[in-house]
Amino acid sequence: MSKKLEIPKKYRFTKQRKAILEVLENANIPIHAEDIYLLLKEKGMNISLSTIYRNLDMLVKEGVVIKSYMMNEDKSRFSLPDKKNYLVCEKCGKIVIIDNCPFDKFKEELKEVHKFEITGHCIEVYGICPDCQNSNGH
Amino acid sequence: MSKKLEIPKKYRFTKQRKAILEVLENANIPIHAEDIYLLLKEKGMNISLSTIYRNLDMLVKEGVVIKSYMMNEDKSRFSLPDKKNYLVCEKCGKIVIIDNCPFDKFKEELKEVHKFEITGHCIEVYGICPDCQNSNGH
DNA sequence: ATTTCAAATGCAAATCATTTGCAAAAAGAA
DNA sequence: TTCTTTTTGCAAATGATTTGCATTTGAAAT
Repeated sequence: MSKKLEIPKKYRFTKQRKAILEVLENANIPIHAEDIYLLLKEKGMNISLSTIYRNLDMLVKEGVVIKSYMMNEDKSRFSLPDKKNYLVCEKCGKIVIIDNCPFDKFKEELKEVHKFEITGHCIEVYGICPDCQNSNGH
Repeated sequence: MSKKLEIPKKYRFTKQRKAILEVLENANIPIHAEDIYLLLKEKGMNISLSTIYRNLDMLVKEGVVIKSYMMNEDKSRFSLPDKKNYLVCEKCGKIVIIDNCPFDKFKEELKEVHKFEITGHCIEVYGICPDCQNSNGH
């Protein structure tokens, strides 16, 4: 039903790759390349930003990882596919993952109307989170 | 029901601003800042890229224009809100606008579940367009 | 219509995320 | 272990976007 969350067999299994995937598995929201870098550095790992970017590119190309952008942000975020749909609070920036995305009916309709063979999607929803709704006016 | 597609009253009405909005009105898909620049230059207008970026930023902040990113692209796109949901062909890059976005029921559900006050959304769907489905294997 | 002044522009230089070249290191097959 | 190829780290390059600043331009007030 869903893609394997593994390094595709045609690539070598390096400790950097493994570490990057682990970080993504533990993240509960889409994160920046640099977040991964800092986290791994903190853990004492020797890894370079370019390695992270190169691996993320590869993983995105292979469909293992999803790349997304947030409004008003100039850098990309990466996540495993189950975290690709999210709500963003416009005030505090909080991100909440939308799971059980009820997008599939919509997908059928799109297929009908546009004759596209749908392969993937990304939904980003903006709003004000409960906390920010209360703390009015700051 | 929807936002006005105008330069907000608190800003001055300059010919550059007007021209940028016109380009966006005529575009039928989300376009790059540089597309706007080239189009206006072609028309003989004297305008600079930074003016375009500055105005787009302002228009995005004011909700008049939508900024979006496409997978596998390193630059942002801009469109009027009615063109913010689209289908992208993974083979040829063709973009098809999804209008009458049936997202509203979904929105209600999100409101219920996450208590967010929803203010906007952006949907990007990937697939293979009819043409590319036929022309197999290139 | 002219004056006035803050807002907007153009240009060039600066930023900063991301990419790339290349020599050295490491995976995995033989 | 040896060999071949991929992957890495580092430093430099790239390219979209931003910014500083002197100049121009709206539009409000005269």
